[in-house]
Amino acid sequence: MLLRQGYHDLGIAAVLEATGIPKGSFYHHFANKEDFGLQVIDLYMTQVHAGLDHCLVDESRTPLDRVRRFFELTEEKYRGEGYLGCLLGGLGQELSGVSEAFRSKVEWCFCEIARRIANCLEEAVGLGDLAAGTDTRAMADLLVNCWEGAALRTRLRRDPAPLRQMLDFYFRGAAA
Amino acid sequence: MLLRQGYHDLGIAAVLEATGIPKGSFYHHFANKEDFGLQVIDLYMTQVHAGLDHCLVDESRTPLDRVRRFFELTEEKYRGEGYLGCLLGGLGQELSGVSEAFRSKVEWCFCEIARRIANCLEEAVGLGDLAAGTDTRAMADLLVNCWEGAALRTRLRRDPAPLRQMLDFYFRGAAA
DNA sequence: TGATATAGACCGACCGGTCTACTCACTCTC
DNA sequence: GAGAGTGAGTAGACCGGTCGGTCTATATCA
Repeated sequence: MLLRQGYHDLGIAAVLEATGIPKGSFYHHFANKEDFGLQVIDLYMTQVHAGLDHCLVDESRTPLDRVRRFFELTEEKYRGEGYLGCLLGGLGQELSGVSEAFRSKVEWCFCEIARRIANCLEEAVGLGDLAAGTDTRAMADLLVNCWEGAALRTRLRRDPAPLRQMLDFYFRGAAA
Repeated sequence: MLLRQGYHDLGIAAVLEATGIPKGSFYHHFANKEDFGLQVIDLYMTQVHAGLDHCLVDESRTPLDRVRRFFELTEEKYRGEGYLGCLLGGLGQELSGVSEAFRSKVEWCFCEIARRIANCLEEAVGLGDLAAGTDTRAMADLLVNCWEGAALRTRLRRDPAPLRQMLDFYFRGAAA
């Protein structure tokens, strides 16, 4: 619901009705709406980290293929949600101008994802799949950022093509 | 105000107070809040098209340099706003899941921008700066999408570096 | 029995939007 | 050319509905 409607358009009452949970229970477990939103991000990030754990240590693929595989699996996840893009991108875009708590949290999430991808890219440098001296951290940030842009366009079109085109371009350019 | 706060967090009353306009005047000129938001996008797009007009026909630069120049000028505009990213990206992300009017409008805006950039890339193909047979429309969409992703990160960090890194990577990859 | 959690009625604030009264430049008419 | 009439635009009080959040009463455990 947060992904589809965004933060401000989603009322607590709608969440309660959809889940059948009474208001008292909600406010027993969450301090307020902001706390709820931040915990949803935490939950989302455990899924992301599980995906990274699954992909980035897969010795049967090259490091670059592992990274690409992660985003291809993410695209499949988007498909199951009707191509509504990325929750981090959505909440980050909507709230980063108005809530320091969300701004710093989402930025931290992107940093964490990029950090783990950069580690994998470092392996690729070690194997010679990436040029020696490559700034792997910058390359990882670039990938995450461009992915988020493609995810926004995917949300606008309800179509995964922007995601695939972005990955094709990135990995062609990275190899060169 | 729409760029900073987003659509749902921005109340009509705040706009009226900031501009000193009474409510009666507002609702005389705008049918409702949605109409207001859509007209703000129209105004934003006239600025974007003015920027494209200015850059993309500059015969003193190569076609690729013209495209790059447009985005560099856009970055400067972002700086003047405190690096809050792109209004189209912001409203598109927040509203495309909940309002078909905004979804289709923002998607149409991106298509228009990409169409004009693709025309310029076509010139680059003619000059041999881009490989013959390049899908210029796909390349233009890719550029717009990745730019939006970089703009989101810029908004999160209040820092233009993601924009520049994205442009560097794109034009290095496009030339290859 | 005390801590934890459930349950939902209730609250004040604020939201987008409507309504009526009014101003004022301009036009039509006798 | 004076005066009534007209319609665009101004002004803000007001409205029903919804929002996030609180409160008290109750159920369910260890």
